[in-house]
Amino acid sequence: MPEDRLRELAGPEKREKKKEERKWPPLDKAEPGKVVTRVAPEPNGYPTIGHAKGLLVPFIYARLYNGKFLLRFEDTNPRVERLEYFDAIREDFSALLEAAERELGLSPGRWDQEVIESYYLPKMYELAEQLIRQGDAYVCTCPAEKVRSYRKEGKECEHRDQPVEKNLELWEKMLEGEFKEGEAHLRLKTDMRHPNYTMRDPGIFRIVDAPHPIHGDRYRVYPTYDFSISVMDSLTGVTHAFRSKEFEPHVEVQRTILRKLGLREYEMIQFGRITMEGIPISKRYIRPLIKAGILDGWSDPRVPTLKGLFRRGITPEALVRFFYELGPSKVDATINFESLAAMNRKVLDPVAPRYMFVPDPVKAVVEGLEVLKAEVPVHPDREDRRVIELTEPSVYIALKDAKSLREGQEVRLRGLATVKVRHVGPDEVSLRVSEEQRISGIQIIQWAPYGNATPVRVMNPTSPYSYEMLGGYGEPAMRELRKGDMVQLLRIGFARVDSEEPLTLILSHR
RNA sequence: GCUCCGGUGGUGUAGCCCGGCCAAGCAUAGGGGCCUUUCGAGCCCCAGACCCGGGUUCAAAUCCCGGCCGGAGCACCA
Repeated sequence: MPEDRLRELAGPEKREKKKEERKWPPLDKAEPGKVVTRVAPEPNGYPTIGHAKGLLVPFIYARLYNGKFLLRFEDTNPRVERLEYFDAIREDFSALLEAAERELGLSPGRWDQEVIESYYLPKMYELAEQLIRQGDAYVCTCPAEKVRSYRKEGKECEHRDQPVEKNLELWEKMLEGEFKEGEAHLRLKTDMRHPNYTMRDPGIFRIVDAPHPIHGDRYRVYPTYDFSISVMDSLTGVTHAFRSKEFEPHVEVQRTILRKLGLREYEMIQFGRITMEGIPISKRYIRPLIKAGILDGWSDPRVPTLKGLFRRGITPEALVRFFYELGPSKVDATINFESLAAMNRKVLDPVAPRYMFVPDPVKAVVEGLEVLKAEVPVHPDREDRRVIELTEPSVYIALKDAKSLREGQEVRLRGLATVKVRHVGPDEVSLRVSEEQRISGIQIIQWAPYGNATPVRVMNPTSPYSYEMLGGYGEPAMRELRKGDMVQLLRIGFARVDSEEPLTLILSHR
């Protein structure tokens, strides 16, 4: 981390800052070395591109300020949480943070500490009891609809003025399992006529009758979001808590909880949400598509989960650059895939080896070939070359190219020869090596050696609901490709190897 | 209905808090050119925008008022 940037960010004269830095404005009340931020995902599904912002914004600030960054699992609704999601989050977040270290020099590229909220449950029960004893919380046994309508009308229910002893007794019963789910909850006593709805005696603990992925049925009373987030942030030393802006109305509730408990307060900062152009991003939309078998699980390359994007060949580096340039802005951002693809191209272009892949292959016989061998550069910026052996003087070319050829036209078979078109038949093309080999400005097309080519399939995701599968041949060296390799298929686009047997690539973008 | 955010080139956005350095930045898509025995890539260039109406001011994308349009939130989920 360059020292001068840190100084600029921390400095008070923000107007002197350069445009580049403006996207990451200094944090209020932030002292270098003392900032603690966190990301707090609920392990209720696979992280999506939306989570990337929630991860990167606090991470970038933590590193810019030489502070600490925490990963906290908000596992307080066991009904929807699963162990596999904890792991998916760890995996995908790691990939992103490691990339942030490589791309932006924000080091170390990992979280400094992991916190699992459910381990704090006993502590949270203590705090709940404290609130009850102070007369700031009461157990309400009204049915949900009644609570809703009273809240709307600004009416107080009969439980609100129960004596402390009664509340303590009911609270014990909640903990001991004498109430069923939905029969009782603990509410904060604030003001039932408060203009901010979320402030009208919000529920802070409720019963969830489902096994917890870590603790099984050890607990059945869980805190709600407002209680857990404020208490946890305070307890774990967070100085600047980021969340997406739909939580703005909750700031007041959370501050109230902290004040009543006498816990340390901290900065709460909201940022805009991420959506993706034309692609359903929310789990609500994706889940049915998976169930219906339209999508191949949460890592389907058409799904904007991090796993899906990675599988499609969108690199963590590109995502990091993208979000770094997007900044911590409060406005909702719509990502268009083209921009992300452009970012990815910048990452891949300098490193991805080039290969020739021929979709819809057509045989082309080449007359006059003297050497049954071609040499092609692995990458235009590199010296190393790859030799392609031909078993006979014939190659495959793409049907689309074959159709565009006219008799007498000259084209270049990349790395092999410049040829003149003699005849284009329905299933065979006849070519002849030209007299003049160096002709500038002619079309260069890719090919694969007939009889020695590698069968390759390329999946091209076209929408969240569909894809096209291109079948064809690649040059022999493609046999050596391994799952996860990124390549550029000449004149087609960048692609990632998805499986080796059969060799299948997923097209990332052109 | 209530509350809170927004409306900037074709698209996605920066700038707005703290008015002048903004005849508005970036990216993407578009047009043109260059390179070429890699490429549908890259490089260079071009064109293109402050929702509307009032007000304040020497000066408004930026502040104020009104309108129109769009989004989000209003759980015993997070």
